[in-house]
Amino acid sequence: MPKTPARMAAKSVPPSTITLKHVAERAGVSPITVSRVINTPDAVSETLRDKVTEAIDALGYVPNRVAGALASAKSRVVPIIVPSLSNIVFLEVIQGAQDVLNAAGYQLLLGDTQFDLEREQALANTLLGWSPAGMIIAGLRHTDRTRAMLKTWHRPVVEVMEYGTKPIDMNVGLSHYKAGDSMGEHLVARGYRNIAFIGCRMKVDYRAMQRFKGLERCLKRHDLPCRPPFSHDEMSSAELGGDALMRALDLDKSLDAIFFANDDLAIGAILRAQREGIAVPKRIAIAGFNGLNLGALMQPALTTIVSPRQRIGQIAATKLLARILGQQSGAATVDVGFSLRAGGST
Amino acid sequence: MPKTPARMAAKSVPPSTITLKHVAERAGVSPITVSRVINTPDAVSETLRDKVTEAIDALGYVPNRVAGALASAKSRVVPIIVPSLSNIVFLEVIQGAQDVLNAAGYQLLLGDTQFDLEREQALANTLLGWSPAGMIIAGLRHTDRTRAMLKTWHRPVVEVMEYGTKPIDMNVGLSHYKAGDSMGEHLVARGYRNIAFIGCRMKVDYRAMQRFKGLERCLKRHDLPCRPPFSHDEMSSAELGGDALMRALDLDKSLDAIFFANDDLAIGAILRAQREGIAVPKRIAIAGFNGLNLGALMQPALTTIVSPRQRIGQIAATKLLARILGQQSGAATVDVGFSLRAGGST
DNA sequence: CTGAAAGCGCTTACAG
DNA sequence: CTGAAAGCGCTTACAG
Repeated sequence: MPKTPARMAAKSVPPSTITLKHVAERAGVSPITVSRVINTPDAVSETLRDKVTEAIDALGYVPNRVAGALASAKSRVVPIIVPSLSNIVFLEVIQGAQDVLNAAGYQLLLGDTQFDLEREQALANTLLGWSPAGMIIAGLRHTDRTRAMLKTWHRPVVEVMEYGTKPIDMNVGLSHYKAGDSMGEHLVARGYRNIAFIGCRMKVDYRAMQRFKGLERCLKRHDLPCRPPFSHDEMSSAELGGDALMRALDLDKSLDAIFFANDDLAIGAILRAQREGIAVPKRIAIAGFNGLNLGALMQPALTTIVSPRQRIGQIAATKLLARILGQQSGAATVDVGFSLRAGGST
Repeated sequence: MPKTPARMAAKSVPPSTITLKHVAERAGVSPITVSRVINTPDAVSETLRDKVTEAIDALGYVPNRVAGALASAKSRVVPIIVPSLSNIVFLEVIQGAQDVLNAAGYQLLLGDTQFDLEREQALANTLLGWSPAGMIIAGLRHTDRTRAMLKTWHRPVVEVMEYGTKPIDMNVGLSHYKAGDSMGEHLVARGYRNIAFIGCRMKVDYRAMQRFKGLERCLKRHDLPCRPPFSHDEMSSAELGGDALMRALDLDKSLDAIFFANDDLAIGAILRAQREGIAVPKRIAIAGFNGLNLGALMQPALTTIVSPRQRIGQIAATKLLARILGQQSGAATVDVGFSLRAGGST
């Protein structure tokens, strides 16, 4: 023991940080009992529990989560890794998860990969250093190392957004392929024959590509022409949607419908059509994906596919919690489905 | 020492978790040296550094952040506390902060208060248990205990969103009062005389109330009538904006302009006016606040006040980092200002 | 530039 | 139901 450890607080002044020990001393019990009152109150007699509670309040004790996490090798933290924070879609999932996890005393640790799987791997690796209780991660596509790392981790992991078989552990999402197919069916049923798909950054936004593939299957089934998707390099935005509409109409006069990869683009297209005096859906039908409320207020109302994003976050968090607490968590995979909301735009 | 500690790994099998010690053994150095290579590489000779780096890579060592945080009493985590995650405004601040902090190896810990200051206090208290390196918190209004707690904490704190004097520590934001006044001046200059303010949950969303107060001051200065604000209990949404517009026109036929507390409401109002055939701005002028890009695509384009939300997050994070690293962080308070974007809607 | 010792504030796994 | 001992995996503050 060093002669005068700098860390040793002078006995006469009140300690700068209140620890379990201080609470224990004041309550006249052992530190362990205090720990139990905090973590498993039912395991302590009412008498002691009251004494300890009094001491905690009197001293304003705040448990050191870091020490607890180190000793128990787990923390009440759950990382959520998403491709991007600028996309409303991921935010709603985060929101849903936050509601459930916060209520249960868990904190979300935020990570975004910028749609880069290598970055995702590095991030997951770092975040594991926090001994999280579980993890929520967007998508079913990861590097092999990320998959291996999370598989051998032996803590609950939920992959969210798209639905698929063989997740790392659990999965909550919907089939973007089927969603694309459904929208195709809708457009064909309404009589459109020359249908294009317009998206953004589809090399990395592979879920948008899946929606296109679904559309493609549908068009082939109906022996209709299938054009390759237009994929812009910029990020999705309403403004880009308007520009893309104009360019598409210019390049291919025969188009009678456009399925945009998301509502932002589609809403921008409708607004632009309004300004340019292009009749929707008479000259060109416009459809989106996501089911933003705003779409329903457009003139004409946007036809879109509604996905329950907040529910995805809630279900994911609920299943994660159940597993963390050792309870029944239900099926490993959940297809939350989607619904097509038909409006006047198609 | 217990006879057979359950935690002791059998010597023959590879350890389930790689620690500093394993790396040190493999590299033939002491654990401290490994720690130095990770945290202060310049303090280690190149020879040892290479050996250690090799060992880290070979073993796939991931530093246990929790242990590091406990030993050093600080972690590379920064909580960001906002009123709500459903509001785009806070998300953009989070995004800005995330970009800067992630790049520097810090993780954001997410907290939302649901606009409840008691909840904010409890949350801040809990999050302090993570020994964060600093904290970002929305708003300048907190409970006295929250303020006291953060003041005595002696780590950097940045309050964001609104600008004001006497922050807890640092502050980055804009004057919502001035913004309201500016919009008032704009409306008056364009000839409007009967101006109303419509917001949502203004008891808790006090920044919206500040914008109203700014408008009020302006109207008084011009000897114009000032109506009390309409404040709806529901959350802001485009749909509500449309409904609010109709109700306001119905209740007060003399209105010639409405300043909505945010663009969501204002955009909804413009879309509703379109559907109802109400001429904007001829019958009623409409203005918003936030500067969403979408507003510029409306017909007519929405007059609004642009606030640099992402920049607020970036500046806040940058100043926080500077202080964490013991560098110059510049002025304690930063007024990021705002600009009025006049469109055809007024 | 490098290392041996002690400790951060909790919880685990016993034992009673 | 309660507690004494040990340890979680790092870093701090010395000393050399």
